[in-house]
Amino acid sequence: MKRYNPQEIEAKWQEVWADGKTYEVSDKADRPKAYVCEMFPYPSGAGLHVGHVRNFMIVDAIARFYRQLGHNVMRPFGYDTFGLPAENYAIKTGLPPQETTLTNINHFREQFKRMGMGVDWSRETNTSDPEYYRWTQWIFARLYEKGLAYQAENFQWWCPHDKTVLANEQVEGGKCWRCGNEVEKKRMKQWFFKITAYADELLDEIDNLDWPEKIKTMQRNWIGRSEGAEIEFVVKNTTRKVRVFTTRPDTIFGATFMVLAPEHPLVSRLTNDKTRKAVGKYVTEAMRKTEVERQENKQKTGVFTGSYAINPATGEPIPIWVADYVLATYGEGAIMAVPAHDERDYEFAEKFKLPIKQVIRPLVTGEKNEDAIRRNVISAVVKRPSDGKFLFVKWHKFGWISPVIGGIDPGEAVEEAAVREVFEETGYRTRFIKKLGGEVEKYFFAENKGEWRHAISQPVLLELTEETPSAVSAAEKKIQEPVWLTHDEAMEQVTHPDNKIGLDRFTNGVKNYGLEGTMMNSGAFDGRQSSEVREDIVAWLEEQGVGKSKTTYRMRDWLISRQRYWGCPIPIAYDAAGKAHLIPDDQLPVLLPKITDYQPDDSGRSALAKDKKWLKVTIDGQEMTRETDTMDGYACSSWYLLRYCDPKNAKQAWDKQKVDYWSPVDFYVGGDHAVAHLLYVRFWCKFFADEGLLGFREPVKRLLYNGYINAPDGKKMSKSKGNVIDPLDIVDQGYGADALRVYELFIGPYELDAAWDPRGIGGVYRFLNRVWTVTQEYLAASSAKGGDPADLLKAQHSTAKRVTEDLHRNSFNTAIAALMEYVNELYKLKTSGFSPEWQEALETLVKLLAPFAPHIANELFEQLGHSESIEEAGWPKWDDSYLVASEVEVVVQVNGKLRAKFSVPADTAVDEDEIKKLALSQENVQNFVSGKQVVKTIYIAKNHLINIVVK
RNA sequence: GGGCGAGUGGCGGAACUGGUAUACGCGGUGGACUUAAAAUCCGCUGCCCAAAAGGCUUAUGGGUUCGAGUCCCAUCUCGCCCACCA
Repeated sequence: MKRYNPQEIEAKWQEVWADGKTYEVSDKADRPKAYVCEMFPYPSGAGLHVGHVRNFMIVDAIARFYRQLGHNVMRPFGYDTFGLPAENYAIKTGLPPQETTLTNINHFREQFKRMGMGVDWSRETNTSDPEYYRWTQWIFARLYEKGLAYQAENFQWWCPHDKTVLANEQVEGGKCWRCGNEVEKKRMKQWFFKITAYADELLDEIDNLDWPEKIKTMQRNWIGRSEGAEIEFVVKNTTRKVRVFTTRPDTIFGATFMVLAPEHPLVSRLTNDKTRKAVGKYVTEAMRKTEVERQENKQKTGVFTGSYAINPATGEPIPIWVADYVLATYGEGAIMAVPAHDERDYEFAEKFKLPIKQVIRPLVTGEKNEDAIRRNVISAVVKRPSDGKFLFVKWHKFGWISPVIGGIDPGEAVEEAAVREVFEETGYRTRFIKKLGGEVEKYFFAENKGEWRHAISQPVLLELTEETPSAVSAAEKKIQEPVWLTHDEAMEQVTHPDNKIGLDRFTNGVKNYGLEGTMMNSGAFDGRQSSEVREDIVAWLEEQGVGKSKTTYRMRDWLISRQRYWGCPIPIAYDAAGKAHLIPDDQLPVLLPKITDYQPDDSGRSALAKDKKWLKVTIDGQEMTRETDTMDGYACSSWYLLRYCDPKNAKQAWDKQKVDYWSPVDFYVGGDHAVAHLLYVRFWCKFFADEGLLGFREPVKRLLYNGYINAPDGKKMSKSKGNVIDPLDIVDQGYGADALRVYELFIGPYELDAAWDPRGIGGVYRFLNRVWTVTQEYLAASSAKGGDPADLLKAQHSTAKRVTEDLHRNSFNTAIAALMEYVNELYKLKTSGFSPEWQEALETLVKLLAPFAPHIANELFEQLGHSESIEEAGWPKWDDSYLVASEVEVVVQVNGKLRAKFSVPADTAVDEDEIKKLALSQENVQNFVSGKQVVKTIYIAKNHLINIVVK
């Protein structure tokens, strides 16, 4: 008998697929299409490790599954080749990125082929190929014509190490995403793509995407739409105006000062002789600070400009300050500060002794209204650990606890029984008493002693039922009366030096519970609810011409300029006057010249600036100088999904018909780029649709976001940690690509991270070996006997069903488990020769296995006597009639606990009375039922489960 | 601080709409084959009890239900993302 030899059969089938161009597809097919691909990789010099390849295996399994289902499946591959790592490598070695990139691609392609990936290689795409980036430039031109590519001078993130500006998305925790060095702010003229023009659609359409919630939430947060108002404050004794954005126009009467960001253009004009020096110093220092330094020091700093603005609501002058807690890049770069109702403003006001004016009375303070009491107050019983006794308290969410009585004096320790008694007496119906974990520090006012107390307790929370008898609530109100504090009184208590509660707790209270409430100190608006008055205040300001509704986004425009060599050149040139001109379409591509000195410098221009010859260009007979910035690599990757549909087109970026046939992508698989790339592809797609270049507005129908495979120690695999596992090592150890593929999908759900277990692959290899062996035994025997065909058919059909359903919900690990069970079953049934049932059982096995382990599946399918491919043979169907068992096992529970099982013929299982009789006659059931009264029985025919309830 | 997600054996994990918890694999263990080992094959393997019977068990506490890993409330722990966004 021939042994399972992965090396041999894998080489054979990889050759068959390559020679036969098996996976090349065209858009001319009368089958339903399926477009499946992964986020294309950056081909690094290090090659792939077993962590990277999982998403390729997911894609390949899906692609093969849909091919077998009869779909016209496009499964392309490509390389994201522009970018910093290749250029840094060129600087280090002097080797041109054009060459190293091709070397790396060749390495990747080889690795990829040896995994047995079913790829349409005719669609291979490389973003640094002039035939590709020519169209990236063409897209830039279209964006430029529509005003969606523009230049602006601005403060930008600058990486001093890589000497380039970075997009917001590329700054991670104040550090460069590539080199990890701290970034700085630098004022530069840069190119932007106006993604904010599509902010609303990008946000609203998220709801309709079949994407993981996690990614959708991240995109929503990233776009960060805030509805509010834009309000103008006139600077006192001038005609100058400071514009602010606020989401809380209702608090305008409480705006007691203003704050500008250090970068705000008006700062220098608002200073006077006295303040100029201090403000200048503060601004310089703030600008010099790196983002990390600004984040580390959350202590409020700031300086007074010397100017005042007029609060348009009150007419009062309020001081204008400069502080770096206000961000230049959000809203108007200036705020109206309302210290009474904003934590950050409160902190600032406290530090610089600025006035605090309360304009909203939070519901919880002073409101003697039952609703408010119920919503904002939790009744609690504090249990003292030392003696297990209880203390009744009522907890204000302002961070301290005051006692509520109800028959027991505050501070009095009582037995648990007494606690229950009181609750019964007062009519509170307790739903539960529960222990909370850990100790809690509480401050409470001991009424009988007339002083504030501090306690460490283990609280036991007690929730009240909804209906509290009116007699009780009246009594409760009476008791509570002295405890309720107004906002001012509360603040007094809290800030009193003898009180240990501290400001933190109080401001937390304000933040969480003081934001909405009843208006006060707000003129005509007093007495109304803050949430209801917002629009009216905006309307009132608008009448005076000083405000209007406005929506602001957290997302900024996409900065695409890179002062680097190895990127797609921006197709722009400047005339003698410095005016920008598009390079005409017929002069595209703007080829990236081959140079020798790649080193960037502090000039703010890329190494391209050193190529004097390249710099010169003639447009319409006019001599001009080329733009030396290149585009962010994300620009190149924002449209490759479209190019895959028409990769060889030399006349246009793509043919609309072809793209409309294949797109949108049915399955897009990756484990990275949750916001950046996945937002940019959506943005460009919408733009192309508006230009009439596409017939759809969302490029990715379904997104599968896969988890990482980590090293056995649970850490990320990386070259520097030396814990990288090369997939080809696993293959060459003798396990083969099939075992590797099956293992990576079997290790756990695809969306979760998993740790590589070197022993796990052995189990999977054993499984494939058993698949091989059971088939060989069948083929080798000559006479026709074997297991009971009924058992065989049942196993075959139920496995087909399970695997199909699991694949439809991308549950690869359970699909493989089902196949393992099937093989174990085949082993038990023991074939020893040909029979039509066994032939079909094994063909089904091999077909179901093909998406995961295509080499062994194709080999065995051939050995089973087929010359056509597995794809042509199609996906196994199942017949539910084989799944119906002749006998079923009835499960008997008594009071929900399993007590007995017995078998009955399937047609008996529908007879409830009969089942009940049989259940009660079971010996072990009688042990639990006899002497007790059967209250009722519940029979669930679907699960053939009966539950007997006794008392 | 905010948002999202997750806690099930020694380990990775299974249980689709509430209905026999621990499928499948790893590891462990006993046996067969072998002079021996590897490979392979066949058992056993959540915990407590000598075994049977029984009891306990899906982070913790509670609720709803005939019945809860699954639904609800609270608490704890871990992970990821965002983070002075007005």
